[in-house]
Amino acid sequence: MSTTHEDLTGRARLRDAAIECFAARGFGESLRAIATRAGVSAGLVRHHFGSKEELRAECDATVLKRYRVLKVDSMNTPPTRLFAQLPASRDGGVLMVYILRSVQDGSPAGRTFVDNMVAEALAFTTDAVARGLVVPSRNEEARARFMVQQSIGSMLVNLAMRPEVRLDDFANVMDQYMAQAMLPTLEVYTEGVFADRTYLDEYLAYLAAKTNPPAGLAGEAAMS
Amino acid sequence: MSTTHEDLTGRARLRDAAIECFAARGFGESLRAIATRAGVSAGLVRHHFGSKEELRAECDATVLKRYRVLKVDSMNTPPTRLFAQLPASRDGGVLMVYILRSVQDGSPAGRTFVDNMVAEALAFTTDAVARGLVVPSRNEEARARFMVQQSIGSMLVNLAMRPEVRLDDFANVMDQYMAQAMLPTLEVYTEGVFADRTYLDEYLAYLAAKTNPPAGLAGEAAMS
DNA sequence: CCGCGGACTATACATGCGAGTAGTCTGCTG
DNA sequence: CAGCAGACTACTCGCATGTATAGTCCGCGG
Repeated sequence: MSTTHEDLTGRARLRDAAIECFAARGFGESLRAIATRAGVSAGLVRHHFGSKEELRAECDATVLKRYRVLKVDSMNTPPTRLFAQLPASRDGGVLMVYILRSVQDGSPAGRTFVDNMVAEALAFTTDAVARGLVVPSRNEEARARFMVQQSIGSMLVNLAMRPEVRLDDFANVMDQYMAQAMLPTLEVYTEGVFADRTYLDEYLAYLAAKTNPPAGLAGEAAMS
Repeated sequence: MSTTHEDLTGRARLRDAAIECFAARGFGESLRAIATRAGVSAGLVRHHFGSKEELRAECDATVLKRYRVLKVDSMNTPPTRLFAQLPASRDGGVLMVYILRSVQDGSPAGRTFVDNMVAEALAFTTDAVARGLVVPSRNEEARARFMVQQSIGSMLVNLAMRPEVRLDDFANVMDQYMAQAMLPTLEVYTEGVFADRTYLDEYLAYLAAKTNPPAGLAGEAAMS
């Protein structure tokens, strides 16, 4: 939905063109390229936004807003699958890639996106744990953050590996990713990877020894 | 080891300075900054390497070589822990961050690094599966690739989230990451996330239905 | 002592960028 | 019709970067 029309005001056209350019080619894309894509001149950016930075800020805000809308939509309509509802459509794909680029870029906006997702994931998992659907963790917040970092990160790496993301196939790219990531994800998440608990128990013992140093042992003097 | 000395030939000094600059600030770092860090002038880059591209190619090759050395070292000496041997030292940290930046950058070198790690991971896991240490997968290659993408990716996201990586604390950054990622990693890998097999079995059924279309069902016409 | 060659510097391009300025076109309002 | 305001364009400026050129310094073999 939203913006298939071409009869938008110049400001909105410029913003949407910038979102697609940023998603497709990264935030290094020049104002001239963005303006060309929007069918206007480069100087107009300044007229409407003042600077490239402000343009991007508006793009960030718009993407976050639309992401939230898509999120609640996908939460309401089909509660079938756990992941992958987001990038189903083309619009969702653009949003997802834009978010990935923000994270890749290391910008504050990227942090905002990630923090948002972590909060959502934490709420989701704590609820799912309470309902017995998900195994509890010794540190729910750390697990939620880690899993979000893994999810975003694996998509990011996958995206970065492709020689060039065609401007149009955002949805296609995400679909391909899902096709090759879904099976391993589900395997690891339901069956685990290690056949026994040795590594985990050893690490837990290590942690316990570090926080509760047993009397009679010296030498652990990593000051921090 | 390797390069704490300052009495290296100009070419090597320049290369090592470039590796550190690229790792610390990304590949956009200017030749002048690199030259300044190496204590020489910018024109010398051209004299020794011809272009920035060739400088970077040499950095890529050097990093890959040193990474392999560190890898086999850590494989031989302490077979205690499974992960995290790599970025123990400062040198390892620089290498790791350089590799992360290469992946982030989307360069062919990044692909090389990842493919390398995937091959290593695949060899490792198949062996571990044979020895009963790791749960088998329905597609070992896909799982290995996915797990590498997740590992690299989560580090990448974590790195990108930090406001600025100090030039010196490469090892510190990696240590911090390990401290916060180790517990969730081990939990997920040994205990899984989902409490039951529903999602996995549903997806497997979906896959089976897609590859072996049961007669008498139409409507699945997603051509690709 | 000569002088030759390579490491190295200083400086000058050429390019692409964001930012800034001035001016044109268009539509609405009185 | 007058004229004003805002959307929009064409052009210029300053800056940073990679690249290229000319020249300097120094050690080593004759």
